[in-house]
Amino acid sequence: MERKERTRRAILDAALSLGEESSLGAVSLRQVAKEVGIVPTAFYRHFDSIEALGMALVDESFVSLRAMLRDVRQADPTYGDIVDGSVAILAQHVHDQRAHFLFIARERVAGPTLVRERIRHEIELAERELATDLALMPGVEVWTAEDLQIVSNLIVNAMVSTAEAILNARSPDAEAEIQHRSRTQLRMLLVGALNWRSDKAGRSPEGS
Amino acid sequence: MERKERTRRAILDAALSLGEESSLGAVSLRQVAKEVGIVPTAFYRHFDSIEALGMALVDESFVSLRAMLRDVRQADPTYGDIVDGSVAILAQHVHDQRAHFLFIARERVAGPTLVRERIRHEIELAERELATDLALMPGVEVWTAEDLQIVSNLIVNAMVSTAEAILNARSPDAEAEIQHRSRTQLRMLLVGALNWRSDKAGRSPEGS
DNA sequence: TGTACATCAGTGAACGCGCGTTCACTGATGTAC
DNA sequence: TGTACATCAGTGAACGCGCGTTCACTGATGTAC
Repeated sequence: MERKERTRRAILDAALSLGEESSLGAVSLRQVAKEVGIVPTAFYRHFDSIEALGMALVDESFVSLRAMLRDVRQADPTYGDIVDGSVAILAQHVHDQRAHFLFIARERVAGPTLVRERIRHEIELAERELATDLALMPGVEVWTAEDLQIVSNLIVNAMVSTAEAILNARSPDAEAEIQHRSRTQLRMLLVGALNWRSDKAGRSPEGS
Repeated sequence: MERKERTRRAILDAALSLGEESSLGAVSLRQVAKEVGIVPTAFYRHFDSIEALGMALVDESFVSLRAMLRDVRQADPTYGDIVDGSVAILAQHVHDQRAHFLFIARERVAGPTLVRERIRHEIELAERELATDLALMPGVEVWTAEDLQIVSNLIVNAMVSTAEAILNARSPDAEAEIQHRSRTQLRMLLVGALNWRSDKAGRSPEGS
């Protein structure tokens, strides 16, 4: 009863690997079967279609993404600096689950509509969770709910860009530089956000 | 002698249109020919292969991208606010050349290696140009060359995210909100960057 | 521990289809007179 | 303006190939005794 599980795993891995060049939409059932070392028809013992395989990959890629977000959220109190800790955890997870993060980065823009929408929805959820976390920070009382949302979006976009840059890094040195850059950017961004309302009100007040 | 040019244009447009769902790698020569209304073999009167078609699309998409950057750079002095003007110009170009920007956004992560590298290279050039422009702004004398590069990268990433969000906007209202968000983010980001060195030095001096 | 049996993961032949590419062709377009 | 001609964009038959999917099958795995 475990042979089936091993083959299923091999099929998922083969699809992730074959999809790395171009997108999942360009991967054929027969390519996957060949890579796994089974006859094409054996594929149907595990999945109804390539689309079903794709949805299973979305599922397990999101498990990896959420595990990263959980780590980031849990590590905050213990780690000396939130920014350093978060970037390190992001890099670690992108490294450990490289295939999953590559899959998300790629299918986010190039996947079938359903897959794209699911990925965008998941990232939007992460944005909202970040907003509730940020609301607890000291010094953010001056922000409106809209400000919170806008800052969260800015941070999440920056982290997505960082993850993509790490995935494309050509060497450990290049990756170290990307991490350094990301840490600096997050700090700049926090400085800007924390000076935002007060700064704006000081120079050109508007609203009530 | 103009029939050829019309058909060539129709082939490029058909490829852009067919590639919108999934990526260019999933588009076949026969699909393109069918969409254009010619027999598959007539394709070869215009391009050697689908890959050659792809490179031609990269070329013309970059023409659109550079036209946008030129507009942004030229509009600065005349427009009242650099941020408002830049976001408006970005939105206008993304709207007018939607297919080209979709192509760049998609192939940037899902295209063949050569195409991906060329797009990344082009974006890197935009980053460097932005850095030289930023260097002329008042108040940035305190920045190191590295700071300049890091700020440019942050701004360009934010604009790429904005362009992608506009491409995915579901309604004019949603797009207006995205533009508003983008303007706020750029301002926050500039506030953060301009307070960066001084702020950092004030709290925990380092270096020489 | 050894044997007899049930399950079901993997096999292999076969199908019709769309693919990229070849080739000799045809007939519309645009030019020279 | 009207005709004769050259060019070459587009045609259509044909090819071998990989595709997804069907079906009846086989034999390895794991279980009951």
